[in-house]
Amino acid sequence: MGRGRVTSIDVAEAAGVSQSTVSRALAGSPAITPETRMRVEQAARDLGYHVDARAARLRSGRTGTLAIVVVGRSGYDPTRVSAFHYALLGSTCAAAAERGYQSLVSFQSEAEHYSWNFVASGQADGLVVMGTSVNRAAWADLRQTELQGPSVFWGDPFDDGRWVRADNRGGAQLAVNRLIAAGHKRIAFVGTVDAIHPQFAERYEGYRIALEQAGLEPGKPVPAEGDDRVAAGRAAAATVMAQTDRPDAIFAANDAIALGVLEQISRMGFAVPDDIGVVGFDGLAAGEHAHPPLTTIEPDFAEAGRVLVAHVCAETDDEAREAARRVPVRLVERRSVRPPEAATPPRT
Amino acid sequence: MGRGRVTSIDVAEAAGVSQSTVSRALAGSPAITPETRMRVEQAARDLGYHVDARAARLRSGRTGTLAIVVVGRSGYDPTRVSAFHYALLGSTCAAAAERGYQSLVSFQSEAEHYSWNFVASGQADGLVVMGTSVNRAAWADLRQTELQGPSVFWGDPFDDGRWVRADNRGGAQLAVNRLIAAGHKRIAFVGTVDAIHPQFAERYEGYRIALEQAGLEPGKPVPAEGDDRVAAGRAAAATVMAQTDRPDAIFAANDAIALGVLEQISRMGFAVPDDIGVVGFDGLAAGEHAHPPLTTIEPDFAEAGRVLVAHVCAETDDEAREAARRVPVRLVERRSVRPPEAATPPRT
DNA sequence: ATGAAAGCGCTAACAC
DNA sequence: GTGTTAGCGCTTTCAT
Repeated sequence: MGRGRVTSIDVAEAAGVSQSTVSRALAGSPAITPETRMRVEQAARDLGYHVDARAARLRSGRTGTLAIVVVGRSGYDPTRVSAFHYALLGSTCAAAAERGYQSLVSFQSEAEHYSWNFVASGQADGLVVMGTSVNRAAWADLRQTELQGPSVFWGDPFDDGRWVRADNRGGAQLAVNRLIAAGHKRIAFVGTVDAIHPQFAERYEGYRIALEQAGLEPGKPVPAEGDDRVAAGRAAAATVMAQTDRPDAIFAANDAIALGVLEQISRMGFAVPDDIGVVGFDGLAAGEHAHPPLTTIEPDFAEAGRVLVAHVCAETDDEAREAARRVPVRLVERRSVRPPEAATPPRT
Repeated sequence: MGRGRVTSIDVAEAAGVSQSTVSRALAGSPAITPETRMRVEQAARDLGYHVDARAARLRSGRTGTLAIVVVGRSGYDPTRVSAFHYALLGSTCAAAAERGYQSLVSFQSEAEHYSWNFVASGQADGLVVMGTSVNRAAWADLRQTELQGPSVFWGDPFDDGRWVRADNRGGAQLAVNRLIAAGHKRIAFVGTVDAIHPQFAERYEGYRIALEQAGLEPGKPVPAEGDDRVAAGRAAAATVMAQTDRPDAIFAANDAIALGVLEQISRMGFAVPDDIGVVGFDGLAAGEHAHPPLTTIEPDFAEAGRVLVAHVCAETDDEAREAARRVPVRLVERRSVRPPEAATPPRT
């Protein structure tokens, strides 16, 4: 009591059993009688005993922890990541907790501070990395590191790794089909499509397919460059809306761009959704308060977390290889697209 | 190489020193010659050695980890917390990293899953709890738990604990003074003020003081009840704007409420900021995309993280008692308040 | 179903 | 400045 740490030996004494029985009882071993277990649990409670994770981990070799690293833009405060990544972080922590894992979280954006060796250094049993594809240096550094444990990546710009991604193509089709249903014919894609943004490339692909299936002409992607995605969206919208054959709808590669598009459009005196329909991608909550509220494609965040965690918890390599890599998305109807033509208007 | 774990003994052999020298060299002990250290580091690199955190922690008793728990509303998905708390979580992780600590993050909202014993169970050296004051059960449970280590709370509704909070009173004064400068005279406070929301009570207090100092009449707080703060803001605005002696400005207790207020006002056909000025509190990024962009009081998040971490890293109880508990705030000018009267208009 | 004993890999106290 | 030694508190064989 008054002394230092309470150990399992103290509990054993109090419960009148051996120390190893205490360990087994508290770890939930089926080999222990319910009666014994209760005595042990009672003694532990009385003494205020908690299994020492440090010792348990050393002995067992496991940590019961997943390392989650959020990759930010190089040159920026590592925690200035998008709301999307915070949401994904949250659901990954939740998914980890569901499986009984703790989450060791770190934000990294600078080369000097990269540290992926959580498994090798015995801090975690697996590694989840999520973040912006734009920080290529980070992803390149990551993949040349010997990780020594299961890992999975969201945002990895490289296609040959162990990535998990939203169903970008399907989501884009959903978005574009919704615009087509509203009667739009000249639909522009706003967002830079290049090797740095595989997600955007996938979304553009879905855009193209949906338009071609409808017998409409896909446009070239309108680049939206720059670190500030909202500003990039504004600039791109200014370009697009100044064209002589101006589109009647815009599918933005993500919500940040869409928010900028929305701003610029209304600044130029056009009305959304009447003059022009807009759909984004990512399901950002901020879109709810935009003017008008932004219709968007939202990935199933809870599922995204579960899929990520499933990958690092896979017992075998085969199991990991088989696991899902695509996270389903859904269309979130808000008010930046008018109701479908010749159909029951959707409820808000 | 081909064998199991590489241990410090292997490194010692390779470097031609004793195992404890390896430990000291890699831990940065000043007692080691630069030359020896280099040899050891080289050997460690060659062998792909990493100090095993499990063993290091068991032996030293320290974990180099801070537990950060985010408290959500009971009955909701624990990760559906406000953007405010995600931002605070991020800056706390960053502040921890600044001091060389890892962050063990968990989201908790339900009684069955409460777990605060990170220090007692040897998973962390200190505990930071942040979250909504509304989940009183969680805070009550927390404070009746014997923590065994340093802890600090953001969002704790109880005044006698080890809390850290924004400068709510000062921030409210900033907000109200800004409205007064714009020429507003009848300024309403929207937000429920009761024992469950000490932050709101503090903000109301600042509101009252600022008005009284200006010789204006503070109003009673207009309650904004309900779990959905935005909806509550809408409802409250509907009430307020229907009054015969309707206010010409609204200071909302937080940004979520302010967002609802903004929506409802424009829905009712009033113009912000011309008919009515609005200021929120929290510095939510979503406010940037509101219509019009929401002027708000933003706490210094980076500082908030640092203050929280400083509390749990305090060496002595005295040091902790002396540490700052109030985090400074600033006025973020956006466009929901018109420029000050008879003064140079602020730049956006 | 339980007990005895070994030992995980490191840090720190002590010696020189 | 470096080596020697003990042992952190548990989990896990192995034995009964």
